[in-house]
Amino acid sequence: MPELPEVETVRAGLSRLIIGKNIISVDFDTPKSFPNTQTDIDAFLLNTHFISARRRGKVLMLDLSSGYSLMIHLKMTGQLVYRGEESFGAGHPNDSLIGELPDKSTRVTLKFAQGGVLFFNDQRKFGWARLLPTAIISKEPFMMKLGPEPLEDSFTYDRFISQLKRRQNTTIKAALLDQTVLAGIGNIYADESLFAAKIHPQSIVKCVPQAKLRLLHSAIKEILLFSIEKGGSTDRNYVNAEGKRGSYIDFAKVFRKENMPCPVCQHEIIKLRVAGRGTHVCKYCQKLYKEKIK
DNA sequence: CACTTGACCTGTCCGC
DNA sequence: TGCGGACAGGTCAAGT
Repeated sequence: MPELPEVETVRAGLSRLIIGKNIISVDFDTPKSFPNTQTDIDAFLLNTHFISARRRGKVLMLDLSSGYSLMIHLKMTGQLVYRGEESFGAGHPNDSLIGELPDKSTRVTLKFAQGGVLFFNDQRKFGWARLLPTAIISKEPFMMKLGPEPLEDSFTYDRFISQLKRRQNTTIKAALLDQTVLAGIGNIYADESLFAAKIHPQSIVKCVPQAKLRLLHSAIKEILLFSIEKGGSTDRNYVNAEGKRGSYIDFAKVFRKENMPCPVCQHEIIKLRVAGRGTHVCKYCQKLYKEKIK
């Protein structure tokens, strides 16, 4: 599940690997993964090159010299993997999680004049890549609704509180997963942040004490930064632009740790369903706030 | 409007 | 061993 740290890791990798490369061909299997017309592809993608790789929340924006951009959402199982001289292919000692490409999950293939190939793989076909004018990306309905970037300085504690104002009666986990509250948090970092702040995921937003929300605000920043340092989390499918895993999951305290001892108090970590997601919690460390205090 | 649930997909795992 | 069903969880549409 690519969340902010995973998408940021892919962005950084692509920034090193594909900028300046000329696109000579594009192949795709289903319009669901790449809905543009051949006319647009011919006019704005072929014989252009990438000039920058940006990210907003979980969305990647690969800007082209044509004034258009490839906007990409990896959703749950999407991968963007570059193969070429600069990266290690299958069989290299620094082995990739995935094998020869293309494979049956390959949805889009971009070939470069310089010899490399960029693969967009997506087992479950939830993700998409879309060509659109760079200038209107920020006006896309999806982008307009996104909340603040948690790692920007402008994401202060006060901003966090004001974003939560709209979601007072829901669970704190549902609020963190809401991309209009905050952009980029998914299931892994929601569980890990709530554990760090000692808040039970089923706590109702308006009942959580300010001191705990302060802890949560700083935990989100720290955990996302730490995960980026580790190249993100490879839980199932995620790989970076070179096809390699991220190692944050080795440092996770509760995510996928059900039936194991809490690293703080040794009580068993349990798995619940909150906001429709598998949710990992230590009931002894994480306090449940369901009554409004004071 | 706030909030919850189901649909979209496919691969994997678990129990019979 | 094969097979049905539950599960994985980002986002949107449709429901209350």
